This record gives sequence, C-alpha cells and structure tokens, in this order.
Amino acid sequence: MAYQDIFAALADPTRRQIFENLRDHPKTVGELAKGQTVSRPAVSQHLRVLQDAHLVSVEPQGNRRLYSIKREGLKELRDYLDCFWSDAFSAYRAEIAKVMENKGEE
Amino acid sequence: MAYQDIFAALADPTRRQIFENLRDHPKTVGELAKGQTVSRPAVSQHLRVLQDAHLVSVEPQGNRRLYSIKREGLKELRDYLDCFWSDAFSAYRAEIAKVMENKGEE
DNA sequence: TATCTTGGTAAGCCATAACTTACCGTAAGT
DNA sequence: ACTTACGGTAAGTTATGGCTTACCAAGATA
Repeated sequence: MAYQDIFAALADPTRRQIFENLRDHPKTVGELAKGQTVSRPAVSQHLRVLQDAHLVSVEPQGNRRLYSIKREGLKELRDYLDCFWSDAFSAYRAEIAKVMENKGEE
Repeated sequence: MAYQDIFAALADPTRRQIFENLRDHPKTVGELAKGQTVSRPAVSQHLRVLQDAHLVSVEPQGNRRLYSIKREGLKELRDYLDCFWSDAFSAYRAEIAKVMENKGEE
C-alpha cells in the first residue's frame, strides 16, 4: 500500500464523493448509495477501492456494514506532498545555459 | 481548477513519475523523456495535464522548454486533505442503533 | 424455518484516457 | 538559406476501469 493507490482512489469523482460523504460521520452502504446516482454495487466496488487504499474502514454492525473514514491513507498522502516543499530547484534556472551547450551527449 | 484535476493528474503512475522527476530541479522535455519508457509525445501530453492541474510551470528557454514544479497545485491538495482532520465522526458510532430502527424510510 | 434486508462478488459492456506514429512550427547552428 | 534539434498537436488504437444486471451469502424478523 502506498500513495499510488490513494491517488488512484481519490481520482474518481464518484469515489471521492463517497469519501467526502463519509466526512461527517460513518455511514452504511445503503446510506451512501442513497446519495449517489450510481447503483449500490457500484458503491460497494468504490468502497472496496477506498478500503484498499486505507482511506476507509469497515465495522460490521449486524446486517449492515458501517464505513468510516480512516485518516491513515490521508496521512500517507500528506507525507508524500511534504516531500515537494524543498527549495532545491531555485538555483537551477541559470544552469540551463550550460545545458544548452552540451547538446548531443547520451 | 481544483483538487479534482490534481488528483486525476497524479493518479497516473507515469505522470507522477514525471512529476517526481521534476522534484530536484527543473528539466526540459527531452530530459524528462529520457528517463521514461514512454515516447516523448506522451511525456508532452502528460506535462500538459500536469500544467492544467497547476502542478508544473513552463519557462521557454530558447529552443527548449523548461518545466518546473509549481507548489500551487500541491497547496490546493493539502488544503483539501486538511478538511478531513475534524473529529466529528467519533460520536456517531452509537447513533447507528437508531438507524437500525427506521429501515424503509425514503 | 421461511422470508426479507443488506451488501459483496461475477460477468460483461462501454467510455475514457494513455500510448503510438506522423506531422508541423520554431529556434539554433553551419 | 538550409539543416538539425526540440517539442507541441492530431489521429487512431488499445487497454483500463467504472458501470450495469444477476447472483449469492449472512443476518434479522416473523
């Protein structure tokens, strides 16, 4: 599991909507499907993807299954994003002049 | 522009690799394509998507085009993620008992 | 036990998007 | 001016993945 799956999971609008729908409080599959245009099985499939990405967790509640947000995946994503906040690429601008010279080297 | 595009942009492995490849310092299209298995036009197309998502910016440098990371898109994504750090969904667990009762209401 | 509800899985369809080759414009070098 | 290098765009192909219907298993209710 890694940020790969998390990005993939949250890339789909419907899936992201389901995820956001879970923000306030945990919901059952039925509840989630009710607020969605797609069919219930589709919602189930989306939830599976979200679960694999560690973005939601399930808690069987009798007949139903209660899904809730799991911050773990989000944390993973946050850490990933933080890697891009270094300022190493400010001094490179002038370097390109040098690059312009050596044209055909492997 | 919104986090929608950013998620979509970073969901693709190749595109994310290109993006990560830009982390150290700005690069030209040729440089980026060299470290990639896909063709150069493919890289160009990916760069377009990244640019639309405000994740990279271009700076024409004579014949070449120098691409560099743009933190703007990342910031947008960070803000989005922060919305999920509220703890509103802790008290809901008991609520499900009530939900169990009203089964068939619209 | 028979029935209803909830929800996960399978199979198949279809739309999107990632990739390719081909082409073109523009800047550099001779 | 001609040629080469760089890189964006177009058109067409293919593969991925999101959706549907159909089905099935398990718990709840009578």
